Amino acid sequence: MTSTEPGSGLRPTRQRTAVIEALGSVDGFRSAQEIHALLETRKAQVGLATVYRTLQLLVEAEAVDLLRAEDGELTYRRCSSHHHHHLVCRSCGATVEVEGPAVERWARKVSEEHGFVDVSHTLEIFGTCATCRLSD
Amino acid sequence: MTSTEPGSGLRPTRQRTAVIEALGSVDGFRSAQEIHALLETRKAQVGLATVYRTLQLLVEAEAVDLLRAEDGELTYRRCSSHHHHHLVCRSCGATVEVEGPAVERWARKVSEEHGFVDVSHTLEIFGTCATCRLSD
DNA sequence: TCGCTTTTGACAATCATTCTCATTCGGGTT
DNA sequence: AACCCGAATGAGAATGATTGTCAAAAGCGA
Repeated sequence: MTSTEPGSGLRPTRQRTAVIEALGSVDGFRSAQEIHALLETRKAQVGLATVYRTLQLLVEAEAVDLLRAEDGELTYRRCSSHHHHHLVCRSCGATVEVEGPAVERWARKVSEEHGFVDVSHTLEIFGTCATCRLSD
Repeated sequence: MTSTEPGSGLRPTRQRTAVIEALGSVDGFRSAQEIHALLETRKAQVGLATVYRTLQLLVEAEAVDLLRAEDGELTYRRCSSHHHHHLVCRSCGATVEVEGPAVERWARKVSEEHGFVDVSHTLEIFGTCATCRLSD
Protein backbone atom coordinates (compact mmCIF):
# COMPACT_ATOMS: atom_id res chain seq x y z
CA MET A 1 0.00 0.00 0.00
CA THR A 2 2.48 2.61 1.11
CA SER A 3 5.14 0.51 -0.50
CA THR A 4 4.75 -1.83 -3.40
CA GLU A 5 3.87 -5.24 -2.09
CA PRO A 6 4.34 -7.91 -4.75
CA GLY A 7 1.72 -10.58 -4.62
CA SER A 8 -0.59 -8.63 -2.37
CA GLY A 9 -2.75 -7.68 -5.31
CA LEU A 10 -2.90 -4.12 -4.01
CA ARG A 11 -1.85 -1.24 -6.17
CA PRO A 12 -0.41 2.07 -5.04
CA THR A 13 -2.65 4.49 -6.89
CA ARG A 14 -2.84 8.25 -6.92
CA GLN A 15 -6.02 8.11 -4.83
CA ARG A 16 -4.62 5.86 -2.16
CA THR A 17 -1.51 7.93 -1.85
CA ALA A 18 -3.61 11.06 -1.49
CA VAL A 19 -5.72 9.58 1.32
CA ILE A 20 -2.64 8.41 3.19
CA GLU A 21 -1.00 11.82 2.86
CA ALA A 22 -4.15 13.55 4.04
CA LEU A 23 -4.24 11.36 7.12
CA GLY A 24 -0.59 12.06 7.71
CA SER A 25 -1.07 15.81 7.57
CA VAL A 26 -3.47 16.04 10.50
CA ASP A 27 -2.97 14.90 14.03
CA GLY A 28 -6.39 13.81 15.22
CA PHE A 29 -9.21 11.52 14.24
CA ARG A 30 -11.09 12.52 11.09
CA SER A 31 -14.18 11.09 9.47
CA ALA A 32 -14.22 9.80 5.92
CA GLN A 33 -16.33 12.81 4.98
CA GLU A 34 -13.75 15.17 6.46
CA ILE A 35 -10.90 13.46 4.64
CA HIS A 36 -12.87 13.70 1.43
CA ALA A 37 -13.49 17.41 1.96
CA LEU A 38 -9.84 17.97 2.82
CA LEU A 39 -8.77 16.32 -0.43
CA GLU A 40 -11.11 18.55 -2.39
CA THR A 41 -9.56 21.70 -1.04
CA ARG A 42 -6.20 20.34 -2.12
CA LYS A 43 -7.53 19.73 -5.61
CA ALA A 44 -6.70 16.06 -5.24
CA GLN A 45 -10.04 14.78 -6.44
CA VAL A 46 -10.87 11.41 -4.96
CA GLY A 47 -14.34 9.91 -5.05
CA LEU A 48 -16.12 9.58 -1.72
CA ALA A 49 -16.59 5.83 -2.16
CA THR A 50 -12.88 5.48 -2.81
CA VAL A 51 -12.07 7.36 0.38
CA TYR A 52 -14.27 4.95 2.32
CA ARG A 53 -12.75 1.92 0.62
CA THR A 54 -9.21 3.10 1.16
CA LEU A 55 -9.78 3.83 4.82
CA GLN A 56 -11.23 0.36 5.28
CA LEU A 57 -8.16 -1.16 3.67
CA LEU A 58 -5.89 0.85 5.91
CA VAL A 59 -7.78 -0.32 8.96
CA GLU A 60 -7.49 -3.93 7.85
CA ALA A 61 -3.78 -3.42 7.26
CA GLU A 62 -3.60 -1.96 10.78
CA ALA A 63 -2.06 1.18 9.38
CA VAL A 64 -4.70 3.42 10.92
CA ASP A 65 -6.88 3.40 14.00
CA LEU A 66 -10.61 3.24 13.75
CA LEU A 67 -12.71 5.01 16.34
CA ARG A 68 -16.41 5.62 16.63
CA ALA A 69 -16.97 9.19 17.74
CA GLU A 70 -19.59 10.05 20.32
CA ASP A 71 -22.09 10.91 17.62
CA GLY A 72 -21.58 7.54 15.94
CA GLU A 73 -19.45 8.61 13.01
CA LEU A 74 -16.46 6.45 12.21
CA THR A 75 -13.20 8.35 12.40
CA TYR A 76 -9.67 7.44 11.36
CA ARG A 77 -6.12 8.32 12.33
CA ARG A 78 -2.67 7.16 11.39
CA CYS A 79 -1.09 5.47 14.36
CA SER A 80 1.21 2.96 15.88
CA SER A 81 0.05 -0.56 15.40
CA HIS A 82 0.16 -2.02 18.89
CA HIS A 83 -2.97 -2.19 20.99
CA HIS A 84 -3.81 1.05 22.75
CA HIS A 85 -6.63 3.43 23.58
CA HIS A 86 -7.30 7.12 23.09
CA LEU A 87 -7.89 10.36 24.86
CA VAL A 88 -9.69 12.43 22.26
CA CYS A 89 -10.69 16.09 22.14
CA ARG A 90 -14.33 16.43 21.20
CA SER A 91 -13.73 19.79 19.67
CA CYS A 92 -10.59 19.54 17.54
CA GLY A 93 -10.02 15.80 17.40
CA ALA A 94 -6.53 16.05 18.89
CA THR A 95 -5.56 12.68 20.26
CA VAL A 96 -3.28 11.20 22.87
CA GLU A 97 -2.57 7.51 22.69
CA VAL A 98 -2.71 5.93 26.10
CA GLU A 99 -2.11 2.49 27.46
CA GLY A 100 -3.59 0.76 30.43
CA PRO A 101 -2.14 -2.69 30.96
CA ALA A 102 -4.21 -3.04 34.11
CA VAL A 103 -7.38 -2.44 32.12
CA GLU A 104 -6.47 -5.12 29.62
CA ARG A 105 -5.93 -7.64 32.37
CA TRP A 106 -9.11 -6.62 34.12
CA ALA A 107 -11.19 -6.99 30.94
CA ARG A 108 -9.79 -10.43 30.27
CA LYS A 109 -10.39 -11.59 33.82
CA VAL A 110 -13.96 -10.34 33.95
CA SER A 111 -14.74 -12.00 30.63
CA GLU A 112 -13.37 -15.34 31.74
CA GLU A 113 -15.21 -15.24 35.01
CA HIS A 114 -18.49 -14.99 33.14
CA GLY A 115 -17.70 -17.58 30.51
CA PHE A 116 -17.41 -15.19 27.60
CA VAL A 117 -15.10 -16.07 24.73
CA ASP A 118 -13.84 -14.30 21.63
CA VAL A 119 -13.84 -11.01 23.51
CA SER A 120 -12.84 -7.57 22.42
CA HIS A 121 -13.21 -4.30 24.20
CA THR A 122 -13.51 -0.62 23.51
CA LEU A 123 -12.20 2.07 25.80
CA GLU A 124 -12.06 5.69 24.81
CA ILE A 125 -11.91 8.88 26.77
CA PHE A 126 -13.51 12.02 25.35
CA GLY A 127 -12.94 15.49 26.68
CA THR A 128 -11.91 19.02 25.83
CA CYS A 129 -8.19 19.61 25.44
CA ALA A 130 -6.35 22.50 27.06
CA THR A 131 -6.09 24.44 23.82
CA CYS A 132 -9.77 24.23 22.98
CA ARG A 133 -10.76 25.02 26.52
CA LEU A 134 -9.02 28.39 26.30
CA SER A 135 -9.91 29.37 22.76
CA ASP A 136 -13.63 28.96 22.49
CA MET B 1 -42.55 8.14 34.08
CA THR B 2 -42.82 4.81 35.79
CA SER B 3 -44.76 6.57 38.52
CA THR B 4 -46.81 9.69 38.20
CA GLU B 5 -44.59 12.66 38.79
CA PRO B 6 -46.63 15.79 39.50
CA GLY B 7 -45.15 18.89 37.98
CA SER B 8 -42.78 17.02 35.74
CA GLY B 9 -45.03 17.65 32.76
CA LEU B 10 -44.63 14.02 31.74
CA ARG B 11 -47.65 11.83 31.23
CA PRO B 12 -47.88 8.11 31.76
CA THR B 13 -49.40 7.05 28.47
CA ARG B 14 -50.24 3.63 27.09
CA GLN B 15 -47.32 3.88 24.69
CA ARG B 16 -44.76 4.75 27.32
CA THR B 17 -45.94 2.01 29.58
CA ALA B 18 -45.67 -0.47 26.76
CA VAL B 19 -42.09 0.51 25.95
CA ILE B 20 -41.08 0.26 29.59
CA GLU B 21 -42.68 -3.14 29.93
CA ALA B 22 -41.02 -4.37 26.78
CA LEU B 23 -37.64 -3.33 28.10
CA GLY B 24 -38.43 -5.02 31.36
CA SER B 25 -39.29 -8.30 29.71
CA VAL B 26 -35.90 -8.87 28.11
CA ASP B 27 -32.52 -9.06 29.75
CA GLY B 28 -30.09 -7.66 27.25
CA PHE B 29 -29.56 -4.54 25.16
CA ARG B 30 -32.09 -4.01 22.37
CA SER B 31 -32.26 -1.45 19.62
CA ALA B 32 -35.21 0.87 19.18
CA GLN B 33 -36.12 -1.07 16.06
CA GLU B 34 -36.14 -4.32 18.00
CA ILE B 35 -38.31 -2.86 20.74
CA HIS B 36 -40.69 -1.61 18.11
CA ALA B 37 -40.89 -5.02 16.48
CA LEU B 38 -41.37 -6.69 19.84
CA LEU B 39 -44.31 -4.41 20.58
CA GLU B 40 -45.90 -5.26 17.27
CA THR B 41 -45.87 -8.97 18.01
CA ARG B 42 -47.62 -8.17 21.27
CA LYS B 43 -50.28 -6.19 19.47
CA ALA B 44 -49.33 -3.15 21.48
CA GLN B 45 -49.06 -0.82 18.53
CA VAL B 46 -46.65 2.03 19.16
CA GLY B 47 -45.29 4.25 16.43
CA LEU B 48 -41.60 3.94 15.69
CA ALA B 49 -40.96 7.64 16.34
CA THR B 50 -42.65 7.29 19.69
CA VAL B 51 -40.43 4.37 20.60
CA TYR B 52 -37.38 6.48 19.81
CA ARG B 53 -38.71 9.44 21.76
CA THR B 54 -39.62 7.35 24.77
CA LEU B 55 -36.25 5.66 24.89
CA GLN B 56 -34.53 9.04 24.75
CA LEU B 57 -36.63 10.20 27.67
CA LEU B 58 -35.76 7.12 29.65
CA VAL B 59 -32.08 7.67 29.02
CA GLU B 60 -32.34 11.27 30.16
CA ALA B 61 -34.16 10.10 33.27
CA GLU B 62 -31.34 7.61 33.79
CA ALA B 63 -33.84 4.79 33.89
CA VAL B 64 -32.13 2.88 31.10
CA ASP B 65 -28.60 2.42 29.85
CA LEU B 66 -27.60 3.53 26.41
CA LEU B 67 -24.97 1.59 24.53
CA ARG B 68 -23.68 1.80 21.01
CA ALA B 69 -23.31 -1.71 19.61
CA GLU B 70 -20.31 -2.69 17.54
CA ASP B 71 -22.20 -2.02 14.34
CA GLY B 72 -23.11 1.47 15.48
CA GLU B 73 -26.73 0.94 16.41
CA LEU B 74 -27.92 2.47 19.65
CA THR B 75 -29.24 -0.10 22.09
CA TYR B 76 -31.10 0.22 25.37
CA ARG B 77 -31.55 -1.73 28.56
CA ARG B 78 -33.23 -1.20 31.90
CA CYS B 79 -30.59 -1.00 34.61
CA SER B 80 -29.31 0.27 37.86
CA SER B 81 -28.54 3.93 37.80
CA HIS B 82 -25.04 4.11 39.20
CA HIS B 83 -22.06 4.35 36.88
CA HIS B 84 -20.97 1.01 35.49
CA HIS B 85 -19.87 -0.76 32.32
CA HIS B 86 -20.98 -3.84 30.40
CA LEU B 87 -19.94 -7.23 29.24
CA VAL B 88 -22.25 -7.87 26.31
CA CYS B 89 -22.92 -10.95 24.20
CA ARG B 90 -22.69 -10.08 20.52
CA SER B 91 -25.09 -12.82 19.65
CA CYS B 92 -27.98 -12.64 22.10
CA GLY B 93 -27.43 -9.30 23.77
CA ALA B 94 -27.23 -10.83 27.25
CA THR B 95 -25.48 -8.42 29.54
CA VAL B 96 -23.46 -8.46 32.71
CA GLU B 97 -22.96 -5.19 34.53
CA VAL B 98 -19.40 -4.81 35.70
CA GLU B 99 -17.52 -2.23 37.69
CA GLY B 100 -13.90 -1.26 37.57
CA PRO B 101 -13.07 1.38 40.12
CA ALA B 102 -9.44 1.20 39.09
CA VAL B 103 -10.39 2.04 35.52
CA GLU B 104 -12.34 5.09 36.60
CA ARG B 105 -9.38 6.37 38.56
CA TRP B 106 -7.01 5.63 35.73
CA ALA B 107 -9.17 7.49 33.21
CA ARG B 108 -9.42 10.52 35.44
CA LYS B 109 -5.70 10.60 36.09
CA VAL B 110 -4.74 10.26 32.44
CA SER B 111 -7.15 13.04 31.48
CA GLU B 112 -5.77 15.41 34.07
CA GLU B 113 -2.20 14.72 33.13
CA HIS B 114 -2.93 15.88 29.60
CA GLY B 115 -4.97 18.90 30.55
CA PHE B 116 -8.32 17.58 29.36
CA VAL B 117 -11.48 18.75 31.08
CA ASP B 118 -15.14 17.82 30.92
CA VAL B 119 -14.20 14.22 30.30
CA SER B 120 -16.35 11.16 29.85
CA HIS B 121 -15.35 7.68 28.90
CA THR B 122 -16.77 4.59 27.29
CA LEU B 123 -15.71 1.10 28.16
CA GLU B 124 -17.55 -1.93 26.88
CA ILE B 125 -16.54 -5.54 26.49
CA PHE B 126 -18.07 -7.57 23.68
CA GLY B 127 -17.88 -11.33 23.40
CA THR B 128 -19.83 -14.54 23.00
CA CYS B 129 -21.53 -15.81 26.14
CA ALA B 130 -21.32 -19.42 27.30
CA THR B 131 -24.85 -20.23 26.14
CA CYS B 132 -24.39 -18.90 22.62
CA ARG B 133 -20.99 -20.53 22.32
CA LEU B 134 -22.57 -23.95 22.82
CA SER B 135 -25.76 -23.51 20.87
CA ASP B 136 -24.75 -22.22 17.49
C1' DT C 1 -67.60 19.31 29.53
C1' DC C 2 -63.99 23.07 28.15
C1' DG C 3 -59.57 24.41 27.15
C1' DC C 4 -54.89 23.95 26.92
C1' DT C 5 -50.65 21.41 26.70
C1' DT C 6 -48.52 17.13 25.85
C1' DT C 7 -48.21 13.05 22.88
C1' DT C 8 -48.73 10.54 19.11
C1' DG C 9 -48.38 8.68 14.38
C1' DA C 10 -47.65 8.72 9.55
C1' DC C 11 -44.48 10.12 6.60
C1' DA C 12 -40.86 12.99 4.82
C1' DA C 13 -36.13 14.29 5.43
C1' DT C 14 -31.22 13.54 6.89
C1' DC C 15 -26.97 11.60 6.70
C1' DA C 16 -23.31 8.32 6.95
C1' DT C 17 -22.16 4.35 4.71
C1' DT C 18 -22.46 0.70 1.25
C1' DC C 19 -23.64 -1.17 -3.23
C1' DT C 20 -23.70 -1.34 -8.37
C1' DC C 21 -21.64 -1.46 -12.49
C1' DA C 22 -19.72 0.52 -16.46
C1' DT C 23 -15.28 2.68 -17.29
C1' DT C 24 -10.39 3.40 -16.48
C1' DC C 25 -5.89 2.16 -14.78
C1' DG C 26 -1.57 -0.56 -13.62
C1' DG C 27 1.83 -3.25 -14.75
C1' DG C 28 3.45 -7.56 -16.46
C1' DT C 29 4.07 -9.88 -21.04
C1' DT C 30 5.09 -10.12 -25.84
C1' DA D 1 4.63 0.06 -28.08
C1' DA D 2 0.33 -2.70 -28.28
C1' DC D 3 -2.22 -6.29 -25.36
C1' DC D 4 -4.47 -8.32 -21.64
C1' DC D 5 -6.92 -8.76 -17.46
C1' DG D 6 -7.81 -8.26 -12.85
C1' DA D 7 -7.79 -4.30 -9.65
C1' DA D 8 -9.45 0.28 -8.80
C1' DT D 9 -12.36 4.17 -9.51
C1' DG D 10 -16.40 7.29 -9.76
C1' DA D 11 -21.10 8.65 -10.13
C1' DG D 12 -25.12 7.83 -8.49
C1' DA D 13 -28.58 4.74 -6.49
C1' DA D 14 -29.73 2.15 -2.42
C1' DT D 15 -29.78 1.20 2.48
C1' DG D 16 -30.95 1.87 7.09
C1' DA D 17 -31.02 4.12 11.48
C1' DT D 18 -32.45 8.24 13.37
C1' DT D 19 -34.73 12.74 13.47
C1' DG D 20 -38.01 16.38 11.98
C1' DT D 21 -42.79 17.98 10.77
C1' DC D 22 -47.30 18.87 11.77
C1' DA D 23 -52.05 17.90 12.09
C1' DA D 24 -54.93 14.92 14.91
C1' DA D 25 -55.77 12.60 19.45
C1' DA D 26 -55.29 12.19 24.29
C1' DG D 27 -54.38 13.63 29.43
C1' DC D 28 -55.78 16.38 33.11
C1' DG D 29 -57.05 20.35 35.84
C1' DA D 30 -60.86 23.87 36.15
